[in-house]
Amino acid sequence: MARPLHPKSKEEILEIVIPLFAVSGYNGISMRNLAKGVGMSVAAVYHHFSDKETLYLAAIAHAFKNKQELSKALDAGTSPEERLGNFLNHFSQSIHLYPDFHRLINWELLDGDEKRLRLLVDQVFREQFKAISTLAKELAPDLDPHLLAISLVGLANYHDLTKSIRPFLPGYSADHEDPQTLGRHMLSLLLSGLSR
Amino acid sequence: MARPLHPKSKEEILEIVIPLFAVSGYNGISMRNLAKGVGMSVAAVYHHFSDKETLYLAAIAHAFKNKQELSKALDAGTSPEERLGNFLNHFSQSIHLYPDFHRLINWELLDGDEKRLRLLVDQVFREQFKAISTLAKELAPDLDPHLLAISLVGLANYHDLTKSIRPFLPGYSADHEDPQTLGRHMLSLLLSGLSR
DNA sequence: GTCTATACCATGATAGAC
DNA sequence: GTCTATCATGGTATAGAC
Repeated sequence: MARPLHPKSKEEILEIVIPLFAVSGYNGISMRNLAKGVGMSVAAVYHHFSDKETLYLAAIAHAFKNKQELSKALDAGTSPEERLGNFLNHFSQSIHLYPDFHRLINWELLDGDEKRLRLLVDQVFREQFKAISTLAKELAPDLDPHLLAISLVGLANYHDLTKSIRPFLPGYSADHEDPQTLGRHMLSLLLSGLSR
Repeated sequence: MARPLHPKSKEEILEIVIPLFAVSGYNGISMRNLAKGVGMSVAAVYHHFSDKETLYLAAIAHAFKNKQELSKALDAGTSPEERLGNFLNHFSQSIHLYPDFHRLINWELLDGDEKRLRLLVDQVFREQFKAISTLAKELAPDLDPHLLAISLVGLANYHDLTKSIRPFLPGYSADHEDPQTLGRHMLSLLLSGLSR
């Protein structure tokens, strides 16, 4: 046990660096501060990664790996409605459990160049989006499945993105942060709609 | 007419600087590049604004001014359903017409400190959010109005945030960029819901 | 594989002439 | 009110010893 602290593997570096990039974004944190966070000298970090962009790309690629488990929720249930419920719950749970992962995605959506956006699509979005689109087609054959899939993902995501300002807005309550509360809200909104 | 080009008012500087900050974010552009964009020396910019943060705050405050016209859409119609349609259309129109404004908001949501987030809430969110919440209460007395209001705003916003990757996703079509198409999609989704 | 030391450049900011 | 010139700091990145 208790591996030596000093010599760190690339993977260990990445795991430390991911939350730092997630908080500050690529331009928001320097190699000096990243190295300080890792507990190594700047030169030692450069021994593992040739430059800052390479480190960043490795970090997001690592953060994006093995985050495909959402698809399970889409296969699990029986009726489309049940699968929708499962999806909404799992997705808002995922946002709650892996804030760094989802925050990195948001940085990329704002700031990513084409190369990075393609990585994002290839490694995290496309397959899940296909599954969600399929569900969308079953749920509402009359709606555009692409638009509906984006809508479903967007619903959950925007609650997360506005986390920082919602407390200042009227009607805020602490359990708006609870993934289950959010999941129930979205399901009820989507299934019944608003017309009476 | 044709005011002299060289001496620039603070307002003129802000109007040039807003799209630059909107594209790159606070950390993504330097005073040198901002000054170059404005067509002045760095020192001249510093004559008007004491430091970069002051310039940035003035820029977002200026961008956020007079963007309250959305409320009109919320008062205009008669039935709540009609007002919802007006709101969704005007909002996706606004995103389409003022991309800098909405992109600045997204940067702030990710990156803003508390001071800046309060500015955002005070100058752009709170009043509109109140109006949307009121509409939310009328539309669906059984749903949490705060959550529903966020959901409405989030629907339109996430389509914009994913602008950069949607073209790579299956089912994409060029008219997904059209605010009217988006408005119709959201209205139909929200009014009827998904259950059949 | 890690360190200290350092090169080199871009950055935010200022001084002082016009 | 704008400019050129300059400063101090912090940024990315490297050299070379251990």
